[in-house]
Amino acid sequence: MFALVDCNNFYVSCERVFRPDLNNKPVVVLSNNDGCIISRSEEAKVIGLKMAEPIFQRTKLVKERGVHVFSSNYTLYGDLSQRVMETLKSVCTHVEIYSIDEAFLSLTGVEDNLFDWAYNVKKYVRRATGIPISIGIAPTKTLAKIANKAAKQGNGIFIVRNDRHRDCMIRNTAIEKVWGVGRQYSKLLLRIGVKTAYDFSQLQDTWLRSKMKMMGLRIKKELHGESCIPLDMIIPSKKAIATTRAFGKKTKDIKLLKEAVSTYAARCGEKLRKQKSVANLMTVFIHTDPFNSNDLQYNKSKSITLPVASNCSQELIRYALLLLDEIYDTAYIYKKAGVIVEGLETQEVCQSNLFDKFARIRYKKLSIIIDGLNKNFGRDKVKIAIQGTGKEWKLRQEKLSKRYTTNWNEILEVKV
DNA sequence: TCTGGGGTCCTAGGACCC
DNA sequence: TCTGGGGTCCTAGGACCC
Repeated sequence: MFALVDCNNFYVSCERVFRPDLNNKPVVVLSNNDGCIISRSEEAKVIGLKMAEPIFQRTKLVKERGVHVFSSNYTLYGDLSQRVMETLKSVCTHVEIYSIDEAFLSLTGVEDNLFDWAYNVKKYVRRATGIPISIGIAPTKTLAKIANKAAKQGNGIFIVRNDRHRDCMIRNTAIEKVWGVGRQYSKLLLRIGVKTAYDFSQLQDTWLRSKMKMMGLRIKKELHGESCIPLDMIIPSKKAIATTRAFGKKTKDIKLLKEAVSTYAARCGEKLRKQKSVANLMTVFIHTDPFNSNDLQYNKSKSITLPVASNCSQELIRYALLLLDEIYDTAYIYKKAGVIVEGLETQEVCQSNLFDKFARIRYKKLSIIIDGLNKNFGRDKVKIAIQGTGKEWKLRQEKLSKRYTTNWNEILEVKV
């Protein structure tokens, strides 16, 4: 049996750990730049705030109902996520961390008392981390996902014990709620009258193979209770790394674009070094504000294969600026830029180049020192000059909570 | 005024190899 | 007059996930 553990309204729950006064009140967390709603408390759902809704469209409701609004604080969420996962690992040896707020557990060995087990885990995670979770248990991952949704509608635990349970559950599951069936496939399936997970499980293999390929067949099997997606406990290193942001303020200024793009390139370098990878390919893109129909629209990207795979910030910045120069056009006002590195390989096996003039060894040492300083004294304490000191393009984060668990200066204060 | 960010996997088709 | 067969690798695009 698999269990899917999912943190309830995770980002909101993280904020509430340190603001218990917000329990039972409507709370939302916004995306970067304070743009859209990406996490909602139950109270916020009830008053009609929708997922992914731009907050500025709901300012009236937010004010009237006293909704508490937070900018996203990924430092805090990442740390609390780690605590939840560690807690789960302490009660189960087979844990696959699936996302920041979800984990699959393999339950071989706890078959007899599933409900008691789940009840205790739920209670324990809450006590150890402050985060409420829901647990769905079923013979396959796809069914455990659905069971988890069912759990959220009830008391937080749902177990698929037999075929009758499973049948009943998938008959009551809308097709678009099935893991692996997204918007495009839902549209197609609804068109041919497939409304529920059960309808899907009755489709012909030949049809599934032609329209949804292997994915479709796998989902069908999993819905029938035949496990096709094993638990994967190894965290694979990333195959691509991206740093992309919408700017707090739109800009035409090449100087500001250079600051932003070089900062994103440096960030990619940090991420690469952290997982001990080097990148072979780099892409830079810039684009205008797609929501403003008055602006002339422009959307351009360019890639380069690096002469030698690298994770050195200075070198990545150099190529990023080269690419930026090629795609920058003075005629437009830019809203967003990004740097993506791909073709990653481990830094140990990196192929060198006979004609490489870059002082790779020296820069490697320098990177280690810079990373160390920034870790101890705060991000970007030491950076490359071109990254600039301005704030013009930086994120808007007006409702940011403190980094209670990772920064001594922001630790929770208790007045007695 | 204001609309996120970061990933994965699969497949088809073209380039290329012997 | 007549011009094969069997592969691999890479990339772009489209689907999906949180």
